[in-house]
This record gives sequence, C-alpha cells and structure tokens, in this order.
Amino acid sequence: MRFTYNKKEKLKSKKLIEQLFAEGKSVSAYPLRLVFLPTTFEDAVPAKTGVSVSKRNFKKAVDRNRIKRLMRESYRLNKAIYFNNLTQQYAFMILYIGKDKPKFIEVVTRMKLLFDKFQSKISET
RNA sequence: CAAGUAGAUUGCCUUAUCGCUGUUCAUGUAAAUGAAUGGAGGAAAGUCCGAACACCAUAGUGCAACAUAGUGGCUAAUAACCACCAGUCGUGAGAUUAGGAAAAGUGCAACAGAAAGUAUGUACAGGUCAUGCUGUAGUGAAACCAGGUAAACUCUAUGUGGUGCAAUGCCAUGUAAACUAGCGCUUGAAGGCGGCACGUUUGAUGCUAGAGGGUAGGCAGCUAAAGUGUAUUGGUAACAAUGCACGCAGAUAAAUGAUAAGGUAUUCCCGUUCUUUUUCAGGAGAUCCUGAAACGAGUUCAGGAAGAACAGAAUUCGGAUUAUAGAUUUACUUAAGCA
RNA sequence: UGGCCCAUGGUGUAACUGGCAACACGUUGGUUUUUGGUACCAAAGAGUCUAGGUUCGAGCCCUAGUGGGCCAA
Repeated sequence: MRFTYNKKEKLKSKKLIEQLFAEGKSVSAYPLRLVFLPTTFEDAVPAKTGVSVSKRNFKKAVDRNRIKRLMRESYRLNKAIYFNNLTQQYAFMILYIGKDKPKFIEVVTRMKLLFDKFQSKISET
C-alpha cells in the first residue's frame, strides 16, 4: 500500500459528518481524539478521514493549518499498518484537543497509540 | 561620529525521501496509473472607503437619512493620490489639519466675575454744560468685537436606488400542491419597495403563522486582469501615452506540505591581532616620550552555541488601516552636541 | 460575506444637555463578643480599553485601532 491521502480518502460529505458526530463512538489519546462510525460508501477505500482543529484554541489560521498538516502527514504514513485488515468501511474524524503547538514526532507517537486503542475497542465488540 | 527627518528595496537558500492540488498529454471500457508543467502575501489579515460584475423595474418624484467640504489636477472611481495656498507644531530636514457659512435662525459657556450676549457695576485718572464720553485696574478660555462655539442643532454646495458570488443561471436527488389557525379572491390579501408618502406594477392552486416532511450533491460564475516587468517620451508630481517581454494559485471539513541533512544574514560566549581611552611610575619641560596595569570601546582571525519576523488566498481589482525579527539603500537636517 | 452592540475600583452597575467620576458587595483596620458570624465606625482602592483630534474643559463629541459579544443568508 502506498502512503497516499488523496481526495477520495478525505471525509467531505456534510451529511456523513453530521451523522458521524451524532452516532459515532470515540477514543482519545491526548492531545488527539478519534471519532469513528462504521458505514458504507461507493469509493473503494477502507476509510474516509477528516482532521479538525478548534478555532477556540488556535486563533491564527497559520497555526491551525500547521497542525492539520502534521495530523494528515502522520495519518498518511501510519494508516497502512492498521487498516489493511479492516473488514468494514469506516468514517473517521480526528480532532486536536490540545492547546499547545505540537512537534511532528509527538503527533506520530500519539497517532499510533490512538489507533492501537481503536483496534482494541472494535475487537471487543 | 552622534542624534534625527522623509522615502525606496528585500524579507531565507540547497539536497534527498514521502506526499497534496490545478492544467495538458499518453495508456485504459472504466476505476486508475504514468509523464510534463503551474501552485500564497506585502500585508493574502482586519473589513474603513471606492469600483467592476450579477440580480431586483436600465432604477421614477418628494421628504427623510447618510457622506464629503481651501484651490487646481489625476483616476474607472473615492473620503485615496499629487501640486500649491493658509493655520498649528518643530532649531531644522519636515510633520499635521472634517481648512465652506456665526451678517438666516435656535441653542450652549461649570467655577470665578458687577455683568457671559437684550451688556455696563465699582475704584482711579482724563474729558464734558451734562451723560459709560474715554482709558486703566480686577474675574475668566472668552468682556462688545456684527465676540466664541457648526467633531451643538442648522444653513449652503455636491454626491448616494437596494441587495450582494451564500449574488445569479443550470442540472441531479428527494418530499406533503397534504394538516391546523387567521386574512383575502377584483369593493384587492400580499409582494416588487430599502425609513415614509406619492406613483407604478404583479396579483389568486394566494399570503401569514404553527406543527411537521424533504434536500443540503454537481456544473457554470472562477480567474487575462482598469494585469505584471522593463525602456522611452510628456508632465514639478500624482499620472498618461507608446514599444518590447511575460502569460502568473484556484482549493471547497478547504491544496500549495512533512521529515532528515547541510548552509547563509545575524546574535551570544571564549581566545586572539591591531587601534584607542583611563590610571600609575620615570624622563623631558609646555600640550610629548618610555614602561606597567586596568577595564571600557572599535576591529582582524579561529573555535563553540543559537539561528529567521508578521503572517495563509476563498468573486476580482484600486486605495487607506493595522502587524512585522532583521538586512540593503537614497536624499536631507542639526539651535544646544563630540572629534 | 454583510450588519449591529458593548468596554468605568477586585465584582456588578451609576454619572441627565460636555463642568469635582457616584453606589452596593467585596478588601483592610478598629469597636462589640470567650472566639467566629452579625451589627457599628473608619480607611484604602479608578482617572473611565488604547492612540490621536475638536473644545477653555472630554467617561460623554469625532477618527483610527484593540478586545469581547450578537444577528442574517
């Protein structure tokens, strides 16, 4: 699997996002929080993922863009390890709930922990 | 040199790996894959003016409301910009000004003061036949001046129709032209129409409210534009004309990046080279020479450490506003400064 | 994208037409009480979000900004 993250893997449907926040479950590994919902869609990808940073915590657009880029990058590099053996299509939204600007290595380690938690949670049910 | 004034330019670089996005081409039924090429700013920011563009009736009349306010120029247009005049501030280079009208009218002026706008009291002096007739004193920001105040109302002149790309046009998907209450159906509900009136026009399977059902995807608008760079000419200048070259982001839970390594401007630390300053001692005798010490300043070289500010397009332009580490550079000023 | 409103002691509010920034709670000290509370007495605490301007004089008027809140599609 290639380390890609193109338009088809992005969560873009407004309707699906509203459904995700209304019905989805969540796990968190501070400063990240993952909201997920098993669903189906037409494109042949295992998951659609979006990232989000609160305007309340980061007032400047430059800071928000930087954090979202770091989150997308760490998702792109690590998704293959976890999602190749998914049996169900998922919608994900990763939120940044911290209040300080992170470094790349921190985001990567927490992202890995986050998806470890996610896998143990879905294997329970 | 120091202190200062007014501008102008710039505001990280290289390599490797892995990505994102627009366009074009190739392969492919398609999904997709590959290649080439483009991909944030001087403020993209806040949203204070002015326009373009789109729709509402190509936009009516009056009132109201709002904006502007020396003169001339410039511009698509402006409250921006340029030149000049005048006022104020500064030694000066320069800075700054909502800079029309107080003889159309209404209002306002605390305290002090006799009196604050229909004036004229006290004391002293002068003057007169006589009298606030004249001057001075005293209060105050202002005391008779056709006073001040218009960033008080107002008047004058000029200008402004409204809504905004979530405009607007089209395609696709889907539901409920159902239910309840009120108003109305040519004797006119309601809308176009923005604060009001007039006027005009549309108008019945209609309008308003309640409760409820559905959609919330795509395409166009969407980037070639009052465009950018440069040269010449005209103009004091803003700016204009002409030639040549370039073809310059287009995302939409929102691209333009991430990581690693190296480097540059610059800053700091330690050592070092040279110059200078101060102190002490000795010599000469006028303003100097020699030696020692000290820390301060500048500077050369080597090593080490840190190492880029403010900030992210969202229909598009023109201006002004605010934020901004540092670097480069032009012109000019100096009363009191140092050599 | 467009529009509207607010900012005054630590907190919540006043200040009329421009003329000495007021009140309550809180704070500090004292009296009363065995102690604490209550009650009473006294004191401190601000120059009105920032920078300019108009004016003799600005919390109030004007301009620009900063921060906060709200509304519409």
